[in-house]
Amino acid sequence: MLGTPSRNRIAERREGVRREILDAAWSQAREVGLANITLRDIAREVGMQPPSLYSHFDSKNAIYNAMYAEAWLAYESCSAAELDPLPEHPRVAIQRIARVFFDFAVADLARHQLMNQRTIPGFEPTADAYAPAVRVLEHGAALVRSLGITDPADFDIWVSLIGGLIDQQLANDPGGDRFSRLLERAIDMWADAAGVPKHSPAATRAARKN
Amino acid sequence: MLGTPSRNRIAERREGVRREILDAAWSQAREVGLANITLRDIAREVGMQPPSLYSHFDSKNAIYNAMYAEAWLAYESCSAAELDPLPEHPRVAIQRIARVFFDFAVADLARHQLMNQRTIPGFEPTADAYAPAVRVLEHGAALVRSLGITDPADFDIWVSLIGGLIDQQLANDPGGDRFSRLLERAIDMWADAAGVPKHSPAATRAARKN
DNA sequence: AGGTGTTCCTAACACAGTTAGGAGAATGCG
DNA sequence: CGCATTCTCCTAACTGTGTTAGGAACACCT
Repeated sequence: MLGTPSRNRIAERREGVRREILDAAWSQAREVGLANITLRDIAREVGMQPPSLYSHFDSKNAIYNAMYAEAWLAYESCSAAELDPLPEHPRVAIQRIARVFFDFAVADLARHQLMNQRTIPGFEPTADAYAPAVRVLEHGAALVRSLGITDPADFDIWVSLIGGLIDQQLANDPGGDRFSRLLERAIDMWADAAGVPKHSPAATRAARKN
Repeated sequence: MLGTPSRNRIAERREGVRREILDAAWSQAREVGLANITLRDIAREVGMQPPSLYSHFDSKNAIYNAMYAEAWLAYESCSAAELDPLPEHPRVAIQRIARVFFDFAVADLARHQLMNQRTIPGFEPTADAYAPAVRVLEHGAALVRSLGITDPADFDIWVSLIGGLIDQQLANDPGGDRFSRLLERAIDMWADAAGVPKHSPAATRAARKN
C-alpha cells in the first residue's frame, strides 16, 4: 500500500495539462494559421489565464518546439505503420515511401509548415526536438540506399522533387490534387534516371526471387 | 517658362522617399530576416518617426506588397536580360531558364521568401503586385510550350523540381552549392522524361537548321 | 503675401509575449 | 490529523509591436 510515491499523480496530471495545451495549440493553428496562434487564445481554450501557460512551457517557442517534435514523431510512427511490409520491388517501394510522405505533409498545412518550412519568425527546434526529424531522414536515406541507389545526389534530388511537389500542391491548389496526381509520374521519371529497375511483370518476378 | 506644373517636383520627391523606405526595408530584411523587420527600425534608418511612414504606405503589409512587386519586376527584367538570346537547342534553353531562376532565388533569401513562400503571417499580395508574378509564370509556360512540351503536367513537374531544389539549397546548405550543382542533372532527368531532344552534336546541328 | 495641401511630428491605443509576486490547493511528513 | 512544502494558477504590470488622432511646419501655387 505504501512505497508508491504519489509523484506519479502529479507528473501524470502535469502531462495531462501539457496535452491539453498542445491540443489547443494545434486546433488554433489549424483554425487561424500556424503563425497566428496566440497565447491568449490557447489559454482561453484551455480555461486559463495566459501567464499560467508559463507553468508548463518556458515560452511560446517552447510550445512550437513541442509541436515540432510531436509532428515528426507522428510521421515516424505513421511511416512505420504504412511502410511496414515495404513493397518488394524497389520502384514500388520508392513510390510508396514518397506517397506516404507526400500525403502526410499535404494532410495538414500547419503541421507541414512547422515540420518542413521555416515559417515561424524566431523559432528553431532544439536538438532533442530535431532528433526525430534527422532519424526519419537518415532512415529514408538508408532505405533508398538499400534499394540500390548508391549516389547520394540521387537521394537529394528525390527529396527535392517530393518537397517541391508538396509545396506547389499546398501553395497553388490546397485541397485539390493537381500536383498530388503528378507524384507517381515524377517519381517514375526520377527512378528511370537513377537506374531503378522498371516495374515490368518480368522484373517483378525476378525481384521476388530474392 | 510657365505651364509646367510643379506637380512633378512633389511627386518626384514623394517617389524618392518611397524608394528610401523600401531600400531601408530591404536592407533590414537582409540583416534581421524578412519577417523580423520592424517599422521602428525602418523609420530610424530613413531618419523618421515610425508613424511618419504612414504618409507613404498604408500599413506594414503595404510595404511588403511593394517589395513583392519589386522583387518580381526585378526578376522579370533579369530574366529578360539573361535569356534574351535564348539558346537554340531546347534542352540547353530549358537548362538556362532553370539556372537563371535558381540563381536569382538563391542569391537573396529574404527576397525568395517573399516571392515564393508564404512566410509572412498576414501578408498576401494585392492583384496588381501579383501581376508580374503571373506574367513571369505564364511567360515561362509559353516558353516551355514553344520548346515542344505539350503536356502542362510536364511544366508543373519542371516548376516543382526547380522550386524543390531551391528550397533545399536555402534550407540545408545556405551559401553552399550542394543542391545548386544538382540542378543540371535534375533538369536533364526531367528533359529525358519529357521528350526533349538529347543534346548531341547531331541534334544540335539539326536544330540549327530551323 | 496668403491660402492650401503635403509631410512630418508627438501622444496615445490595442494587442502581443513575458515577468514578478502572491494566493490557494494539492502533496508529503511528523 | 496538523503542519510545511511544493505546485499551479492568478492578477498586475512591463516591453515592444503596428497603428490612429490630431496638430505643427514646410513647400507650393496663385
